[in-house]
Amino acid sequence: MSLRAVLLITLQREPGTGYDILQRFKEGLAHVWQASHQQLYRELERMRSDGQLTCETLPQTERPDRKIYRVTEAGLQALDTWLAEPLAASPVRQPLFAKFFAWERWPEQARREELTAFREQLKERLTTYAAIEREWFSDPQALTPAKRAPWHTLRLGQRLTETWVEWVEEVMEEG
Amino acid sequence: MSLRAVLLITLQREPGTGYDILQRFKEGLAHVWQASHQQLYRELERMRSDGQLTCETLPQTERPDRKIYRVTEAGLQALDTWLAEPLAASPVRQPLFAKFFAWERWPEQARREELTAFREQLKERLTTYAAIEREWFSDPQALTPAKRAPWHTLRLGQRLTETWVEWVEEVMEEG
DNA sequence: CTAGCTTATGCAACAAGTTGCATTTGATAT
DNA sequence: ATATCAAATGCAACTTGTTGCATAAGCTAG
Repeated sequence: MSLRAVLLITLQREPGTGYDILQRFKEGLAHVWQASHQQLYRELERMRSDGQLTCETLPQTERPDRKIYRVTEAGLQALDTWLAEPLAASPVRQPLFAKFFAWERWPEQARREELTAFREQLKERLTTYAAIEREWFSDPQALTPAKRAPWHTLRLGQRLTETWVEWVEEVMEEG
Repeated sequence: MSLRAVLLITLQREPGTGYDILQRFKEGLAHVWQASHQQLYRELERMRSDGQLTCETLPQTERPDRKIYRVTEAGLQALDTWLAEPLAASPVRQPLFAKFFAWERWPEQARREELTAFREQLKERLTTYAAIEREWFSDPQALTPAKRAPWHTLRLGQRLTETWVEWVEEVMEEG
């Protein structure tokens, strides 16, 4: 249901096509949720057939038609229901943990390479976060209530990533 | 593939039945990986038909038969291959982030309840971690190489959870 | 001029994970 | 006496996410 919820929120703010949403995902939503275009198109169609969205087709002569989705009353209600009910704890499933679990069969060189690459990914993520922070939250004093929540999630993302980096570096130092 | 890898590692250490593995999951493996019994039984059978495991049926008169799985050479090789190839970055998909993203439609009371419950879950997890630490890693000086890796994962789990707790408490203070 | 990117949508097959139900026997609790 | 739990396995249907492919037009770079 979480993907649906994310779609309901984005479309409730501003109606749009699957492609539009993909762009929003790429721009900044990506640190909140990630999904492929196939997932989006399929889910949007299902939501329409469930009555949570309406769809208006804008014919374009030179390009494929644009299908603009809008949230219905039923959609809003579904969103509010989801917001009201508590989330289930998400299961632990971290592939890197699995490799650590197999430590004694994990060749040292492969381990070094894996950790180095992983560290690079984390650093890149921190760079992305920093860019988002500069663009959207340059002045923390002047945060509107609407911006406070995304700011919180950004800060959490940053701190978790920093924790990961520290840990990876410690493990690498130890060999 | 990660579930397979986890199963290959556990069974390579000691052959056993699906039920056995479930127990190991409950005992301590759970902070590395979680899976339901249906997943296990199905995956074990597939791995057997793929030649990664052999299966010996121990008839029991008073209980359902026990099917003991053992890792084959092909299984070990699959494990080593998996260990050697780099992991793909895992996608961001945190349902709580989605709720934050919908901040303006998230009623304050529901938010408070959610965060309080979430905080409780985190604290419980810390308690579990502490228990594991006492039982398995009471003397960090005397860590054998074999125990060093699970100790690392445990420490990471602790630190990430602590980061989460700090963040949740900050958000709650703010209202 | 051709190769590849962007816009915009989609199908089909598969892999992974969840939910609900079913079986059989012994032990334990009320 | 009846109910429920634990041991041990499994099927079927479903949801969610991934991978690979297809279409069709315009635009840009070498």
